[in-house]
Amino acid sequence: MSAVSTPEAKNEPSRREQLLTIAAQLFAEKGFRNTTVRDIADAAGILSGSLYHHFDSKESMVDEILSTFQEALFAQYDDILASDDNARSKLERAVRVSFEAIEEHGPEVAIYQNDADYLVTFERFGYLADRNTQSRQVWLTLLEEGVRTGALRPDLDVTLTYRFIRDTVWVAVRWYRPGGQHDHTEVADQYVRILLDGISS
Amino acid sequence: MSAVSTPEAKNEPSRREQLLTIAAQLFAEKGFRNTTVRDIADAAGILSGSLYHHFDSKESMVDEILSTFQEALFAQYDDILASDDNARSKLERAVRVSFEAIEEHGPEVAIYQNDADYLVTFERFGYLADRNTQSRQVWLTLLEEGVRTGALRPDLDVTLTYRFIRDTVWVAVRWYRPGGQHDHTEVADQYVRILLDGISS
DNA sequence: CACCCTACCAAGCATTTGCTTGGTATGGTG
DNA sequence: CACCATACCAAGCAAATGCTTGGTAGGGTG
Repeated sequence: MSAVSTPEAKNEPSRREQLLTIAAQLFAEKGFRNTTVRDIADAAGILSGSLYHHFDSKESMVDEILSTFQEALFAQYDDILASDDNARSKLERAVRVSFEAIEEHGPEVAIYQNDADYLVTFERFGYLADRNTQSRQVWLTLLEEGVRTGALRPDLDVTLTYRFIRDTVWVAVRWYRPGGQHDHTEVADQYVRILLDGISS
Repeated sequence: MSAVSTPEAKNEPSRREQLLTIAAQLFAEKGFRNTTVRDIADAAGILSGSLYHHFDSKESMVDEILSTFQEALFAQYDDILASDDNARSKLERAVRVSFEAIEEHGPEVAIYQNDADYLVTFERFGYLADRNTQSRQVWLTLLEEGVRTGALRPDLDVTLTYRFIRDTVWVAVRWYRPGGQHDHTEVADQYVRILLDGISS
């Protein structure tokens, strides 16, 4: 048994990962374009030039932040689609998974919400557009299955419904704060209830 | 009857107003901080310095854009609150007014959605925070009245419901396009229906 | 014709920004 | 002890950005 010394082996975040966490928080707070490399370096206690020892560019940083997160998120959606729950349960699970992502990966969600439109204009971020299409497909599949199996109203406009759900779920990242008045499972409960049954008495 | 020559008297937009319209579109597209005065000047076909003949600063431009819009919007909310419709109708009207604002003042809504958090950090934009509080009050009043009068479920979490409604309604500015597949009244119809009765069969 | 107002140009300045370059300190590892 | 990888500093550059200054063109108005 030889002694190990790399951070990974000790189950600690590497310096690189630490810097990405710091960058993600700043990108989420101020937006990608409005966060300077000097902001990130200051928050990390180093000089801006030193960041370039770890990363090629500011873009590489968001790239790594977003692609890592999305891979994990879409793996969860795939699980739901592959399961043999009924349509209603799948829809519920999809909503819950999303609010959970806000809880656990708030900065990543916020960056995607705020900066994806801009980033997509660069070739290297083309995968963001693909993920967007994929996400749309997930929700539409669930909604259409719901209508087909009779769980949802037959007259439902699934395209519009998809947009409403997507907006409400993901924009919650703007106000949801871990440790706040409602925890994420409670928020998901309330939204599922309203979505399925409405607010009428 | 003397001949008049000012744009206002001829019912034409003044140069100042034209420039504000151009600026609003750019601010909405790229964000306030990421729109340069040169961008605005280019779009208007003049040099960047010439903008300062019309406006004190870039900030003055958003200021005028946002304050003008909000004044008109909140006058409509006040009308609704003052009316003697029942709670359900008032809620419906509030939703409709909001989607209508997206139709008719898309850039203004987008700027508020994207840049208010940043702008509020400046004293001169303190009124944006006031408007935010005011808007919250409008929705909470309507929801509470609904619960009180029995139109809405007695167990409704009005705070959470307010957030869900606000998010869905205003974030629609990201995807709603005038002249697109659904017009704004149709979008409002569908959302009101889902909000009140849910998507379940 | 003299005057003036509106709308603009031409040139530039100070600051901020992403990134580069060449070097240094430190703690393992053979 | 020699070597090397990791993590950083110090200094600076080119481009972009908000805004300033002094001037000009042209259409009304008395």
